[in-house]
Amino acid sequence: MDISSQLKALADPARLRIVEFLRRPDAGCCTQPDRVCACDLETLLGLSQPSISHHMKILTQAGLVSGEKLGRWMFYRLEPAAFAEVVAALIPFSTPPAATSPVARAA
Amino acid sequence: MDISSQLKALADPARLRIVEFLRRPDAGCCTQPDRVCACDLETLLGLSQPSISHHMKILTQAGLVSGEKLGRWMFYRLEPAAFAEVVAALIPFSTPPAATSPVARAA
DNA sequence: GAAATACATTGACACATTCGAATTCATCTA
DNA sequence: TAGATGAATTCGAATGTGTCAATGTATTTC
Repeated sequence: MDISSQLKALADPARLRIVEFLRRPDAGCCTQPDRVCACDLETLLGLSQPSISHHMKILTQAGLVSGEKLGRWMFYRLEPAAFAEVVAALIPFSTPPAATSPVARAA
Repeated sequence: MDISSQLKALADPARLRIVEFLRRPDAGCCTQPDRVCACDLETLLGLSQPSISHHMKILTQAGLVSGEKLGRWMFYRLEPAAFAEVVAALIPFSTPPAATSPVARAA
């Protein structure tokens, strides 16, 4: 999964709200502590059902979320490993540029 | 600076290449170890000068990059603190969901 | 001051993205 | 099997984004 797709998936405000809800699900008609029902996302975001489905597809294709169909319901949960990938890719940018010691410069 | 703008700024492949170059500048006509000249980005990406300028504006507005004008030249450098913000925002998603101990559930 | 240089801005275009209405698909229940 | 329900897909409209050509602006140099 390339970083660009993952960042793009997270760059949309609606999808950001979705993953935040997935991390800490509030009340919901059929949401459980470890997984979230698609129907609850609909009321949460005030978006149409097709829009939710679309966003969930993008998040799933990016590997950031996984879906599991239980009967008629679709349950989603976060994939922490994928987020860890993104974090790992960005961490090198979050520290000052190696201080460039004289020894390092000579190398 | 909101996370969404920062993620959006990083979601574009061209801008991702730019920040990668800014972190580890290869050779360049006037690039220095701690700062990168805009002209070098042009040849690096094979994009037009206006496109480079456009991308640098987006990265700068997101706070991820800062620019400094020296004479006719524009030098850019990374802003590690801004990347640290993004990393900090994503880290909570990168760890399993709190294991939900009985004590935590009761709270 | 005039020409040259490096970057920013504007305008135009193609392409991608977001969104909802309508429809289709899959599953459960009576 | 028929009807109901939840989600996925399709499609079109509106909007956003990336790109370049042309132009503008600031700075240096002659």
